[in-house]
Amino acid sequence: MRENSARSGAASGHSAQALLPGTVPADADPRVRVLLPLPLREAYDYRVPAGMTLVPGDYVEVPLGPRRVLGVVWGDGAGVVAAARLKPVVRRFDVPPMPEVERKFVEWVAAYTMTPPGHVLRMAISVPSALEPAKAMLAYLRKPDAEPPPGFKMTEPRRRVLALLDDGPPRTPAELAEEAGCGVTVVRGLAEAGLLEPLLLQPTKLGRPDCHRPGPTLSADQEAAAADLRARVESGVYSTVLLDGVTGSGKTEVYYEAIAAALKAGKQALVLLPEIALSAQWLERFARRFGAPPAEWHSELTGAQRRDTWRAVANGEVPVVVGARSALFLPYKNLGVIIIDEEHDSAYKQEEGSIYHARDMAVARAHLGGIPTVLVSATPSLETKVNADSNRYARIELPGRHGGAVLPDVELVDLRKDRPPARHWLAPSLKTAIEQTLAEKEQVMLFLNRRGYAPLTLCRACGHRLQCPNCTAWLVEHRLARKLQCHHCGLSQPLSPTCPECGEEGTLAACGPGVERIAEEVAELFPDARAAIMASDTLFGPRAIQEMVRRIADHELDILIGTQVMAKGHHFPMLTLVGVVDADLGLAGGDLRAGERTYQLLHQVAGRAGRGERPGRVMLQTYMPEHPVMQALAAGDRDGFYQLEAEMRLEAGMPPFGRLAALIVSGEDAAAVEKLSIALGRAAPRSDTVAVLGPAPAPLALLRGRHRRRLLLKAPRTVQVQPLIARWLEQVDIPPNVRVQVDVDPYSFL
DNA sequence: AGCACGCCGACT
DNA sequence: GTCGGCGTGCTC
Repeated sequence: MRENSARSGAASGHSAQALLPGTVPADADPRVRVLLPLPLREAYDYRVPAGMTLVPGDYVEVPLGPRRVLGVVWGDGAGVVAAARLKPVVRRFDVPPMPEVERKFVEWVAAYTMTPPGHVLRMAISVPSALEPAKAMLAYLRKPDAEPPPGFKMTEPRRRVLALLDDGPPRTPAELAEEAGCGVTVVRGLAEAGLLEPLLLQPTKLGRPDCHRPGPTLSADQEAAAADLRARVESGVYSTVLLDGVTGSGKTEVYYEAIAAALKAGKQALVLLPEIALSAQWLERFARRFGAPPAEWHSELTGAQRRDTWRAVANGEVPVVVGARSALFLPYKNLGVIIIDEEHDSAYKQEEGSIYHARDMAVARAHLGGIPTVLVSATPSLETKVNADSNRYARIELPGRHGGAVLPDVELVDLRKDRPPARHWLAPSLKTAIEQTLAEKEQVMLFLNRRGYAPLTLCRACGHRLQCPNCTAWLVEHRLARKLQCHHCGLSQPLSPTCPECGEEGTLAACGPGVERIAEEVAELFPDARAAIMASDTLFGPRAIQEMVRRIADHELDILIGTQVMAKGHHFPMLTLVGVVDADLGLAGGDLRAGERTYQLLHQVAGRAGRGERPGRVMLQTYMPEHPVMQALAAGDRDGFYQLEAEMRLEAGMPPFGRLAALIVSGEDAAAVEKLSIALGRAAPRSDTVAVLGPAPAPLALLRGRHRRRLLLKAPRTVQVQPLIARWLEQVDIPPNVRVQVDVDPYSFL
């Protein structure tokens, strides 16, 4: 290896590695350890063919059984496999090697989350095509006002392809075919008919944010905060800072200064957002500040965008990446700061595959890279709050609302006294408030975190409840789409007027409200108001969201009815009333973080009201107005709520004062799952300080056709749970039809 | 994760 | 008799 031979030159022909037992002289048997993006226990050794030079981090292609796979050179060969069995490295890719920090990060994440390193590596080489040399590609654009030639049949697939091109960037034939769900021949046919404009697509033109553009004028508090962050970025040492301030206090402008400082130092900046696909406003704002948009990284990018972005990040050509949690695994050449906006958001928890929390991994990544990280929130997670209180993290507080806007006034609507009429969900006092707001020509937002028309449908004749066959969940009626849907596995079936159980017709009754039902009630109560629903399943893609945001901002709508997608960072100056239809919703089920999450969500929703010059008003409909979450929201007593929550967790030994880890046992064979769960329960580590609860059926005991049971390990904060769990799992025999997932620091208890 | 190898049911 | 189902186990 290049690194090695440089060292061995000084050490009389032998590298230090070669003298260790179990290894062989590098020159006699040049072998490297290659980590493959597969769930294997360890990296495999390969022979380095004559004439090839490899350094750790190099991306290579190697044979594996009958196929060829990508891998990353992880270090010197371990030498346990006989030389005769070694296969040679096929080729080395001509891209910058994976930086050492990133390799260490992959190992750290693997060890922490207890997933095989190769599995984590897969997230880091998510775009294999990025390793091949860049080439210009043929792409198509819609040729303006081109008429189909005579005899050209405008078939449905052809129409779909044209519609795609009317609404979007030029794309390659393969991308168009994929998106339109047809073959590439359809695209070629359109091109031959002269309906498409061919062009050679250069690698995606990525903007170059300019850190020397003057920023906005900051308040004294903002300037002090920005100066602190700038100093951290310039110092180039690890630190974690909580940037704490209410909605509208100007946190974003402050962390932009940290980004500017990183760029000035010639380093890259990473901003994590909980739902990047929904963040059009954020991107616009960034472009206004820096003159160009950042590079985006999320699941909705096209193949070409991913490839070009990955490559540009690796080459250090991209100064700023804004992305979802997977952006942590990009091959930054020289990362200078990580910012995690809305750090408390549960979207940062990856619940499938390698189960990890992006905020915690970001802090680890910053630590390994010796860089600062900034956690941004108006309602920090209790973890972060406690870390800041105990000075493990630094804290910067931004007081007040920037620009003088007043915090909204939060009122509780006691549904036990202020009852909505039968089959209605808006209390009389909320109805009156909506009337007043509309009379003032201002806007109303009604929040209900429940998609569809009704969460449960039952038969009045036989009492049958419509349930998903694959999950422990009710089927949700979506009246607009005329479908019954399972929100867990995606099952969707047409709405039928007859009960599937007793066959009676017209007996199915909707129970409880979803946003569609609230929209119906709004249409009945305020027939003249212009209303719209905003939910993840009514808005397809970032463009639809952008359009909806524009309609609200331009006051084309009076009443907005929406789910969580509406709670995120948009501000509308004319929106002065927020009604929360069911403030208690998140408290049901009673998991560890139910109170905290409800507080954070409702606080964020409340922040949508009155961000302009007008004061806002927030009404929370609740059956438990005495609940601490409701009391804290009504009194605006954030610190009081945190303190109470912290005391409860401390007393129970729960996070952040204790540690949790969950084992999720799942499989299609219920009996096998049950048997292994019991075996795990028997083998569980127990001591004075470590307890294991369960096995218990998971709240979603059946999910996508798999039966699930959970065990929960609870330990003091000082205990490292991973070795404990490793020894635990070694004691049982896991049959191939049952899967055991480890969730270290579980967030959701489903 | 793939992919081959292997061992039992319904078809040309 | 063979095609093919997917259980089991290995890949440097």
